[in-house]
Amino acid sequence: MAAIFHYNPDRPFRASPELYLCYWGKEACAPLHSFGPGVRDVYKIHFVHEGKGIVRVEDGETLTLTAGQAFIAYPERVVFYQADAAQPWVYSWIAFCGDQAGEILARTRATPEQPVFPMDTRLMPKLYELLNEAEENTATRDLRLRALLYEFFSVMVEQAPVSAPGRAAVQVQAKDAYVHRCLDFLHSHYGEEISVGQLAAIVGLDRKYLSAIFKQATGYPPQRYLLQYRMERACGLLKTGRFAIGEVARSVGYQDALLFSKMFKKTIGVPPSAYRDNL
DNA sequence: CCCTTTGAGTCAGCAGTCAC
DNA sequence: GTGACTGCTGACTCAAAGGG
Repeated sequence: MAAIFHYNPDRPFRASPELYLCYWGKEACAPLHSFGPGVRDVYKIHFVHEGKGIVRVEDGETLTLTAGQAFIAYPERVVFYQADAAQPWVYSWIAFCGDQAGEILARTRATPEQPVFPMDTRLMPKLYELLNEAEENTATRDLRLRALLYEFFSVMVEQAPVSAPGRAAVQVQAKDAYVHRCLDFLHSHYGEEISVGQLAAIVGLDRKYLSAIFKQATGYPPQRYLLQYRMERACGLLKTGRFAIGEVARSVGYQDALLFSKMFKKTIGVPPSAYRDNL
């Protein structure tokens, strides 16, 4: 089966505040068929119907998926996935966007670092059929597609909810509080010079201990996370096509555009100018 | 010719790991 | 949480290419 794509023609030009289905599809992949490492500009959930394959988010662990499992590619996160050589997967996908998407996903077990979650084997095939049916009636298409998407998420939250905190989770929560404070700080000060030492001083922890719990929670050491975050922001600025490389560099915390160029290429794989021009 | 960008080399000091 | 060690990051410099 070749890949079957369905695009939602009602997709808004500007970012939608509401949840919005962008496209969906299905494919029986060829052996070793792969995507990436690359980034998407929308959320994309893949559900494995049969066969198997692997998925890796940024420099994280490589995870194997089989039938009945799903994974989500988050926007602006580098993801790589590949069908198995012997038993290539058959999967279907839905891609969506909207400000609500993040809030809804936060109610599920899926996170950018742990993008794999179980899913009822009947849910996705059924959704795929219903989406195709809904597509045919142009008078109700936009409402029906949206309704189906909300319904899908209600089941997903039900089947893969955020784990309820147990006794052991209390200590984890205390650690998480430190990590969340760090993340808040990094997300609001990434345009400034930040050292791990400063970060540790802000939350009142030893630098090395902070590095350890930060990596435990996010999968990355603080320095690496900050670098990744800066480059994601830089990608966003470059996409607008309105800024010089030097302006983008200074905007994300690099006073030296030369150094920024180097780090950008190292992280994203292409120089900033090439990234901008490709868009 | 000027500006922007990239590449390569060097090195001080910072960050991560390990053992405790 | 912390001390010691080590690897690596990032600042700095110079050279060069490409486009206007």
